Amino acid sequence: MSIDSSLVAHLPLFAGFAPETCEIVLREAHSLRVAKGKAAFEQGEEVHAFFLLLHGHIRAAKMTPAGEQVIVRYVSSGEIFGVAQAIGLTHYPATAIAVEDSVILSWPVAAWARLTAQFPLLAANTLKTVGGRLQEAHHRVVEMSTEQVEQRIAHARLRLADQSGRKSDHGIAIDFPLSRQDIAEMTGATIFTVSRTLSNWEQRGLIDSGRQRIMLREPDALRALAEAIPDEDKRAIGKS
Amino acid sequence: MSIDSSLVAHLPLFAGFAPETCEIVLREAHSLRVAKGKAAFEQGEEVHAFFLLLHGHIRAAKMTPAGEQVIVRYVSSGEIFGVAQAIGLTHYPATAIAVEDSVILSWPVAAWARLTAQFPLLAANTLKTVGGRLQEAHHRVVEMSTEQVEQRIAHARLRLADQSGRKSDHGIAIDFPLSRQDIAEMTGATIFTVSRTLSNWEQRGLIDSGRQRIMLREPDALRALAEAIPDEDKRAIGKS
DNA sequence: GCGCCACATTGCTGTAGCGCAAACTTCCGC
DNA sequence: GCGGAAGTTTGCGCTACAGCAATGTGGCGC
Repeated sequence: MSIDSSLVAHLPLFAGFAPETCEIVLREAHSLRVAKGKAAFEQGEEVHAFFLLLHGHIRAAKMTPAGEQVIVRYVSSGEIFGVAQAIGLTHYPATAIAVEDSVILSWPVAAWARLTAQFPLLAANTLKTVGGRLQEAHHRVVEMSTEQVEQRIAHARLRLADQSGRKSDHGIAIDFPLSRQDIAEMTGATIFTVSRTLSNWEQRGLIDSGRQRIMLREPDALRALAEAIPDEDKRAIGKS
Repeated sequence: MSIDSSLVAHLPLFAGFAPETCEIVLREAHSLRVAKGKAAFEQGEEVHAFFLLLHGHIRAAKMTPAGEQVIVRYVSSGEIFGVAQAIGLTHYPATAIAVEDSVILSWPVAAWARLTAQFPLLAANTLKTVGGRLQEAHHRVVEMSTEQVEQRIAHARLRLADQSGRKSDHGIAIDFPLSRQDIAEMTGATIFTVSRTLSNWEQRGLIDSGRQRIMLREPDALRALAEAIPDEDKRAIGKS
């Protein structure tokens, strides 16, 4: 049940930690497997633990009152998640589902207060992580406010490439299955529009897609599409 | 130049602090006035300080490459802002403009590391605040993904009522000027749609609006509108 | 290897909300 | 009290995208 600190000491959560202190923190955790499709915790459930993803991928999604899902983010290995109580919540604000078989470390809630008192760095590092996610979220708000669906899909796919991309000679794949529906829930579009957009990209040779799979063939072209300012030409003409 | 700790000791930032320790933290700050329309800091500027808003209201907005503004949030008195460096940034991610004459406390960047080392509670409290904002931002992403413009405007206005509402016998006002343009930038709509929506509400007696001013006459009715699930009737029919 | 199910595609229709232009209103400085 | 600037309203045309239905397709269990 003991975890080798060398596996996790380099993670942001333990930045600045000596191996021995890292060890102490790890002693309080226990690891568990979460099978693909299973939840680590559910939205609304009382907070009982916080987590570190050792291996696999987790999708954090919020359910609206109307019953629609919105994917808040994908968690990659090495990241903490479910830190609800560190930010003062008593119930999880979202559901965390493993999108592939995953291995996680789990600390009981009680450990948080004790560990952060003992190791203030833990709180500081968590603050950095949460702050980074706040940036992400704000960026996404900006995207949703100002960009069209095609650009948002491009951004979403590129972000996944950066975060969980696996390069091959055919392009950049994502190492977990990702459906059209998933992209729709990430971008605030419908599955239909997503499908049409991807079909179009495929025709133009930007991607090579299939069931729950999008191979990125021309990352630069997609990036150009994502950053393009609509009516840029018109502006240029206006200026000249 | 010294600030009375009794004024700020009750704020979330100082939760759990003894008056004397609060005092120590305050000694490092200096207060300054920011006139209406002036910026406390600008997006992209190098981080030089972090802030606490003592009095007034601040608008944090991001500018897109295309030149559109998106209002990230309004900061009310008692809140910290510009904590970029606590979350590991070297440049401010947004611009902070005073929407009315404001008074702020400012700590030089160097103070952060020293103070949090000395008072770990400071980091813990900041983590709570940043975490709360992460929740807000995620909620907003959900809204933008699933709700129509009218609902988003309703939510935005209600949030401002909760945050900075001033009750009178005629309804709930906001104690700083708020234009149609501002609401558009908060909700990802155009000024035209906002104007039309407000006109409609006014006709229905929900609000009483004017130039940079929206008096909320029927908060409950607006709340109902904000929470309404579209096609709820259809669903009900389907179920019966 | 067959059949089923989940996932994906595509055509068609409808509409919320954008974009622009023109007119109107409120406020403020002089 | 006048003039102008900033903010707001409103009409009209247009389009991006949603919503729905029908059809296609890849993969897995048996």
